[in-house]
Amino acid sequence: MALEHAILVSLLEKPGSGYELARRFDRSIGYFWTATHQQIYRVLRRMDGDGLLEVREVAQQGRPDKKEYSVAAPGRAALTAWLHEPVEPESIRHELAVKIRGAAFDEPSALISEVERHREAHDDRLRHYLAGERRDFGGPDAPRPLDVGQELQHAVLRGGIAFERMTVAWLDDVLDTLRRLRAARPGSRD
Amino acid sequence: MALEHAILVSLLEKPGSGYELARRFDRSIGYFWTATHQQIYRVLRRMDGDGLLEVREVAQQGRPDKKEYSVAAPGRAALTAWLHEPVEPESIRHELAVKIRGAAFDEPSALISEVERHREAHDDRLRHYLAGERRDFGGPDAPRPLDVGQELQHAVLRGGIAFERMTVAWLDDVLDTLRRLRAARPGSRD
DNA sequence: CTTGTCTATGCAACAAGTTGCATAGAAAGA
DNA sequence: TCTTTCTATGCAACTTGTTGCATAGACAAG
Repeated sequence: MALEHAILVSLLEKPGSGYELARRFDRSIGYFWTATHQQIYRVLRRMDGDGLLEVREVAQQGRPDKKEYSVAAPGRAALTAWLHEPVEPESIRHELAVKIRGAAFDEPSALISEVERHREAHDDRLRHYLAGERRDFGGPDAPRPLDVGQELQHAVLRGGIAFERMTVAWLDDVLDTLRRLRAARPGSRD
Repeated sequence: MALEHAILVSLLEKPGSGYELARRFDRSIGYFWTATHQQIYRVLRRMDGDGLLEVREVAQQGRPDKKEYSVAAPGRAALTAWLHEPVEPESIRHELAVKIRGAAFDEPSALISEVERHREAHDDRLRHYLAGERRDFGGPDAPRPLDVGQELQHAVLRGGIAFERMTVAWLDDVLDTLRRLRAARPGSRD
């Protein structure tokens, strides 16, 4: 279960509550793994029950109390064990691609605005990642920070940037194709 | 549920049995959606119960009988409806990226062979896609086949090719980073 | 003073996906 | 002949992930 390991990594980087983790999963960790708060709370409780975590009740002023989790020794051991065993290369799951192929059985040009919307969403994410790169790492070829954690975080972020760039370019390609099809067979329903 | 729609698209492209669908999900449809045979059989039965499909028992020589599914009118309507409603832009889920970030809390160079393995797997897929492109579409800039379905299938395949190319390049980048870290802090455990 | 947003945690029900196992005839190879 | 592989379908149990709802105090805007 990779959510468990993503939580261990995130808590090793910095201890925090379920709520804080949920927000990290909307940002940096979310570059490569997503989770809702319900899922996170459930898994945190299980991991705590398994002795992988330590909890500390933290009283706050002007806010509800929170449970701050950190990684216990068995949690760190579990992460190390997982790091040393192979995982399967993952396949993509892209709903939009299903739609694009399905457009052959409908009006292909009906998909143009949908693809445009996705293109903009990926472009937004790309710009967000690039802003984060400038902020946290001083740009793509900054002088090396010489901190292992930062180096690896930057390498993962470069992956997110490459993914979004590639996706935007591909969706532009798809839009070209859809527009060409629309021009060639106007009003046709195939 | 996108598996349902992926099945509708695949059956519209060509009717087939659950077994045949499962094999297509290991190939062309599998470029962007994966499913096991158990999942496919279960969903096929539900879709049949919902009246989206038509079944035909086909006797075969030298092989077990099969149930050949094709799309009924309500199935086609369901696909059209789905094509016209928006879907959310998807996020990636990349277990290897979790590992890379986790490597900061272990020996980073222990990950090198794992990343190399993934790099080769993605490179294999890339070559497989490129071979399919040559076979089915005559290469990246073949004369336009002028068939809507083929155009769209090619556009999706180009997306798969772009994804694998990007991934291989990124993993090379990650390998550079890991090797640099190994050279800089030999035998260190962070 | 009410509505909305933010922090913070959680239950219950459901949907989707995975894993292990079972059956069964035909063909192919050792 | 025995084992393996391929075609073909399916059940049962389990894990993972999603959706809807609930609570509750603090704060800000109208």
